Amino acid sequence: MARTEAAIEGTYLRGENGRGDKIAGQVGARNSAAARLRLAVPSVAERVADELRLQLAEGQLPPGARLTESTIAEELGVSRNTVREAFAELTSERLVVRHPNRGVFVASLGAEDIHDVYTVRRAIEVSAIRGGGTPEAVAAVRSAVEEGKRAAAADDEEGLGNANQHFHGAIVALADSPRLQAIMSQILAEMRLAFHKASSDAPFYGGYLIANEEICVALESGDLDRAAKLLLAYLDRSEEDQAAIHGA
Amino acid sequence: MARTEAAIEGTYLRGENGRGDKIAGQVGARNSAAARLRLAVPSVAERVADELRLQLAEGQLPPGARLTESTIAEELGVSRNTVREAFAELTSERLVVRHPNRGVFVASLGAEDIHDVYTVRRAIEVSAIRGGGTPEAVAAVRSAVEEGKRAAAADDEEGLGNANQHFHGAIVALADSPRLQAIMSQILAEMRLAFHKASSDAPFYGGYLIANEEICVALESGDLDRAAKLLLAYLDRSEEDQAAIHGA
DNA sequence: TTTTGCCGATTGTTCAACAATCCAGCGATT
DNA sequence: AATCGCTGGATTGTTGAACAATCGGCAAAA
Repeated sequence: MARTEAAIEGTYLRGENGRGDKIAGQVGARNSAAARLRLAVPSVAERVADELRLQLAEGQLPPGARLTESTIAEELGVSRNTVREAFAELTSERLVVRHPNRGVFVASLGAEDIHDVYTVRRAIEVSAIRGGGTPEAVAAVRSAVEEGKRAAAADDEEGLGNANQHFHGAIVALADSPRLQAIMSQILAEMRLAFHKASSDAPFYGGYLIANEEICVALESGDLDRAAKLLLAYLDRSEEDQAAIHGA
Repeated sequence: MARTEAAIEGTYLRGENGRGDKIAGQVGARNSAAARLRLAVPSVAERVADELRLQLAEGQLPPGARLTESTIAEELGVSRNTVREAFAELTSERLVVRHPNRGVFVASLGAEDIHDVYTVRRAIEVSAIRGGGTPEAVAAVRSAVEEGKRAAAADDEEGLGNANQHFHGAIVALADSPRLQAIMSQILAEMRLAFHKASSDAPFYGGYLIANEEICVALESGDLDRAAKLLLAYLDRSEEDQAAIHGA
């Protein structure tokens, strides 16, 4: 928790200098191009949520950890009410759970949750791949597969993990559905929450690479039924793997 | 908007008597049994969100309408901050959209949104029915079908609509997945938002009844593939119907 | 040992203030 | 007459401070 303040200090939020009034102007002055581009400056509450999300994804704030409003408000240099709004957002994303009158805690997924998450993934991903998608969307899937191959060749473990996420993101993107994509990214966030330690298993993603290639080929050849079946099998296997390392 | 205050006054929130401090105690004293039963009293923010959700579903607050923080805070006798928290919740449910610095507005679905909603439904419902489900869950589907038949016989239009919703809820319940169920109920809330006027079309649900029966039979007989195909066809047709009355 | 009752800490909620932002209207300019 | 720029009023975004309600733990009592 010590890193917190420094981390945002440099990017967005103020540290400890009274009221944080003019930061939008400062950022705009220092980086006017970016300021002009995204003309919608995220609200402070959103930025707090972003920061917390980041710490959650990185495994700072382990599951079960308690998040005290006043502490976080102080560390991030914002008001307690604002932290509260950020908590509301994170709660709706299931990254954090609220125990009434006791506080919010980092969500921790049990075995049923893992199964449930995969149930959602099966529903979404299989449905998306069954739809086929535009040639460009299919190309994006192929691109993610190649990215994975390169990472494997370079022995880049983290890159492999990212490529795998891109792959599944591209699968969902086949459906061209904002809502499905939103759901998927939430689900992935939940998984990161529970598995960020597991991602350090070296030969872990290795087997997936072949499966991804197979799925991609089936998709490209228009054999959607086969692609769907392969993807389903992949997800089942992945669930087993995750359940194994999680239960242990 | 005039009904607002009275509506909650009688149930949950206070009216206009200074600080709303002791209401929890009052309610508890006046109805101690209930207080002991549901030991988790929903927070004020949640109650505000509930009330707004209700008005949204009932078609009070038409799509596009603006929700001013101060106005609602006054009407419901709560603080602006609390209203704000309720807004955050509704925003995460897509029932309401936030235009930064301009306020929140009742969401209004365009043609793409309708299509998107159905894309999600196809993914979830088809996946759920493909899984089969326990005998009890199947029985629940059957029960919803029968409910629909009774409503049709009694010429109960609203009952027919409810039965239809129960039917699809039961379909999703087949998957026994809290997350899928949550997603589905949000999607249904979105649809209510856009279609509450359309539900007064009399012969509207009529055709669906037969489809539901067919799907249910296929499900009961274990022919999941056929059930899934029928359900998919149903959803496609339903989307067309909705798009028609929406576009017109 | 179990229960009771109290204490400190934290949450839930309110209120009041103020800067930032947007919108509508209005006048000035072309 | 149409456009531009300005200004004022209204609303949002955020803060800080206050206080009751509630929870968990701990010590005293049974």
